[in-house]
Amino acid sequence: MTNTLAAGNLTFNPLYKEVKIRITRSLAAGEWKPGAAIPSEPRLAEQFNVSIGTVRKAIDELVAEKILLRQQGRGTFVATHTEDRTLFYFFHIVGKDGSKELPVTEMLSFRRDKAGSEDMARLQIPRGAKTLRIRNLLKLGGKPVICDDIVVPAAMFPGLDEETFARREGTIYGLYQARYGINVIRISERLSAAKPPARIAGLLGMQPGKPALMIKRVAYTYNYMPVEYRVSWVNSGNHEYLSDLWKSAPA
Amino acid sequence: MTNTLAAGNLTFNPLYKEVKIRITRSLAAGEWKPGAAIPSEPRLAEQFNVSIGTVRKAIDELVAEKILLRQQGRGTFVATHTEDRTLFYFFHIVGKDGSKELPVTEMLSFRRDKAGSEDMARLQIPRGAKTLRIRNLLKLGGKPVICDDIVVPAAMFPGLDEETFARREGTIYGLYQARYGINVIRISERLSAAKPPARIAGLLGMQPGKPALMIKRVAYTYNYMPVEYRVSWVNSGNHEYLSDLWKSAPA
DNA sequence: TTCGATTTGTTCGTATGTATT
DNA sequence: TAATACATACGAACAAATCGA
Repeated sequence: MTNTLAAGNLTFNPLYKEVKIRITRSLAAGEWKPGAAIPSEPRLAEQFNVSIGTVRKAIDELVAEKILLRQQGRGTFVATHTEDRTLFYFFHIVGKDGSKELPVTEMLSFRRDKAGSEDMARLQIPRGAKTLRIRNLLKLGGKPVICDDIVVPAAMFPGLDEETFARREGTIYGLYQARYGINVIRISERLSAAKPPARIAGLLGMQPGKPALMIKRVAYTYNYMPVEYRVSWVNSGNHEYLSDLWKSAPA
Repeated sequence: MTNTLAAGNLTFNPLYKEVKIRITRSLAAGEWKPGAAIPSEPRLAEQFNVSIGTVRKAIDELVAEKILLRQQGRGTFVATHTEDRTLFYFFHIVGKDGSKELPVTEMLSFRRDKAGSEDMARLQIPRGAKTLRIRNLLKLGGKPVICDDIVVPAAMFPGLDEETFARREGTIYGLYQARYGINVIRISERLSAAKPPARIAGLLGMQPGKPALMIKRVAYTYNYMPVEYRVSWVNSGNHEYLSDLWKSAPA
């Protein structure tokens, strides 16, 4: 058969990879909104002029990456940043007793600033580009455990202000997604141990000199584009960071 | 069609799940050795009396879990603990400058002991069961960065002695695999920040009172069976723990 | 070097099962 | 109940990589 999709393409990808790219493009362009169903497999097969099996193979990979979500009998949906997804894929702090819960977030500050050298490098923006900086205190079981310093490029979130941020419903990535169509799909985290600044130790109710976990996170959307840089301090007295690759494996 | 495999089965899995289970059983039983090719897809299809597509779907999942490895034109192979696999899936310490290298291991001690309460819980063995304890010092760029305390149930590694361990070629999991047919396929790690014991701080060349990363790892083989419990101390002055979920995603 | 056999990779098509609305 | 959507399973044909004769 004539390879319609790859026809004008110099890199000869398999058909299903091309289909995957086109689906991803539609997602990145916001054609299909988070939470909504994408067209059915037979419809996509017709649109792309490929067989249904080829469409399924493309969707298979996007489902494995947690970008799409299949439901038999209902359809295939754009993954949303519900609390469940956050708990299982983006929030890694658990109690040393094994307890797993979502934190309650309290915003401590919200201000406009310019990118420093670290922000610049991590967010791939020019030095001095406008940024928003938000400090949050996260409580687990009613007690402060984590302090987050979030940096985002102001240009990606026009009109985002303290009110909007503080009054959001749901998670922070849910806000990015619902209000700006920016879908965080991957994070990369780097952990080390250090003594937190006195101010942060105070917020976390830690004795001076006690070590904390420092986590530097970059959050990405489609096509490896950085969205957010976040430095977290974690009081690891009663909590720890869980890295468990089972979550991403098939049953 | 008559569901041959599920016939005598009370839990009605899809055929390809049954095939997957049977392949996993053969792997766990050591019928197919690490590094060797498993039977070709047409042969497996014939053996299991299913279509080749069903066999492929079962293998697809095992490949996604890095248990099997496909190579077009050659066959499908049982994954081995090469240095590459270790570097990408089991070793998470990288330089803060982004450098990624395998450590050079130096064994400090090897002794026989009995399981404490922590070992008991993590390894799912009775209190007081015989264990082997190995302490290793790991160097990166020639300098000590990590100190590992490894505990394994002695019963799983009959005849393993200091000589064998120290003289091994390749990685530790490579030794488990090559000599005992025990294939580590998953790890779960829990991280916190703490001051290391003075002795370990000394080994890592750290000033007293400086915090380190403490990593508690459980390594598993097929069917969720724990194989090893390991407590690592990491001098996070120049290195950090990298948690990057991209590695496990399809391209 | 060439060729043929083998093995996995891709694509198509069809039929049927199961879940949802 | 009927229509729709995804899930499973089968089969066929050809492409691409590998390997040995």
